[in-house]
Amino acid sequence: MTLPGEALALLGRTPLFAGVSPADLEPLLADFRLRRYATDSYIFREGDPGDHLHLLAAGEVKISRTTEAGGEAIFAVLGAGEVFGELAVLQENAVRSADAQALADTECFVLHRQALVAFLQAHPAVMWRVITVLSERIRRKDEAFSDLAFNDIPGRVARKLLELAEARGDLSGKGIQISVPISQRTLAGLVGASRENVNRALSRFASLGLIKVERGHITVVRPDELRRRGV
Amino acid sequence: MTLPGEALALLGRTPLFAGVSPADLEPLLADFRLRRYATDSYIFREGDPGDHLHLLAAGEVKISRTTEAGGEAIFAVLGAGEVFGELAVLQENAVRSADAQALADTECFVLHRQALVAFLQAHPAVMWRVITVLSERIRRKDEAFSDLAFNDIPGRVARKLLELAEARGDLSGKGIQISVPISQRTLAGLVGASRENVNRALSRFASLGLIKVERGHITVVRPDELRRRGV
DNA sequence: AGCCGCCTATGCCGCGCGTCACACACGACC
DNA sequence: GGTCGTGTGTGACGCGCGGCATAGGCGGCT
Repeated sequence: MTLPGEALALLGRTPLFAGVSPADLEPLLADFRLRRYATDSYIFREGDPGDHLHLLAAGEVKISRTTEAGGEAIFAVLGAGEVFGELAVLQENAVRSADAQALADTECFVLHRQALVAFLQAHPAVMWRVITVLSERIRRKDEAFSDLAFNDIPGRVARKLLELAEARGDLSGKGIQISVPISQRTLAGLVGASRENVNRALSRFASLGLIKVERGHITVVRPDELRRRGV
Repeated sequence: MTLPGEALALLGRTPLFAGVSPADLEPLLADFRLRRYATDSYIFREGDPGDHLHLLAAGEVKISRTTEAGGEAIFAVLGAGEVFGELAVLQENAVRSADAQALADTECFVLHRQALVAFLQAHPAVMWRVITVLSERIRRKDEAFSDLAFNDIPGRVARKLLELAEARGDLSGKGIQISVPISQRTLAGLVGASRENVNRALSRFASLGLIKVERGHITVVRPDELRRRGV
């Protein structure tokens, strides 16, 4: 499925490399290696040495961190076109600071540190893109932080649902269906709450008709009502 | 206090511009403007239009966000040499996403978007620095997020104290004194907790002899004990 | 089919934390 | 010195959330 031509097109559609001419992009392609990961397999784990950048071609990847006690904080759930593992790339001999796990059958391009550095030095415009992407990510994390500090669980769940709907929404008949199958456990990790209480929040929203919950799928029926924090 | 020569030296000591030769740095100096802010005054507020980068020359700046309800989440307390307001710089016509307030008499260099962009394009090495700084910031925010999600207030306070001691520590006789005067209210905003409970945590730590609390000043006496989460 | 594992759903209990309420210490300003 | 504002200490109360326990549903595997 990922012939060279397709890979090139995919790269071009990435926020990171958008705008780079295919001619410029092509040499980079040789340095990428395509890797496949089965559902639930780990792409890397916290503590692993790592100096590769990962570009998600297809599938879903969860970036998370687990505590001794068994709790899991999920920093992000990424879809096609997004980049991860970039932190370890920036310094030599770095160590991964979180786990990356495939939530679905996933393939991603893997680029070694050196190749990336060389490419970026040759293409300052892309470097600028990197800065933009990172900045946006910081903004979102600040958002998540204050969200976690101030809002109760229903509020956080509501926000996260809207966020997911925006990022991964399929307009399906009545409402926006979140296309990724996300378990309530995962959702709990994303909003920093227990699975049970996330469930309760979802149940309440559902009974109010704001959302519709099916097994592994959630449909946001009334986004604007949900935005007003379902009680 | 900030003659051109000193300003140049200060720039050179910044994580961002370290390693750039003074000769290369000098043209940039002309584009900076020095601004002073009195204690408690706002450098900018959420919603302000803003396309200037701020480089902190002296003083302390608090980056925070306030809710309608009066709560305040503090994203960072920055000291000399650190940079803020970079998010708004990256896109044209951007709007500030948080407040920046001087915690002490503060002066900072202010650089307009265009000048920065021009400089960065001329100096890819500095661009790389920017990426590094941003990445490190992301890592810290992930850290803060999982901290907030998992640890109770004493634990969070302990970590934050250690962090502050490391970043702003003065070795004073017995223990590391945090050189910035930080009110318990501020500390509360940083760890996402109420002032009262932060106080209780501090009191407990103090009674255990792990820290010493004076008006506006905290001294970490036994860092390693504190790291083990004071009960 | 039958078993098993994961996800979902809901009740109950205990506790941490937010909130209110009040008292004290200290510096600023008149 | 008196007053006020702000930072600090501490107690009481109520609630939201985490944890456990329980039960049903659905799919996968043999």
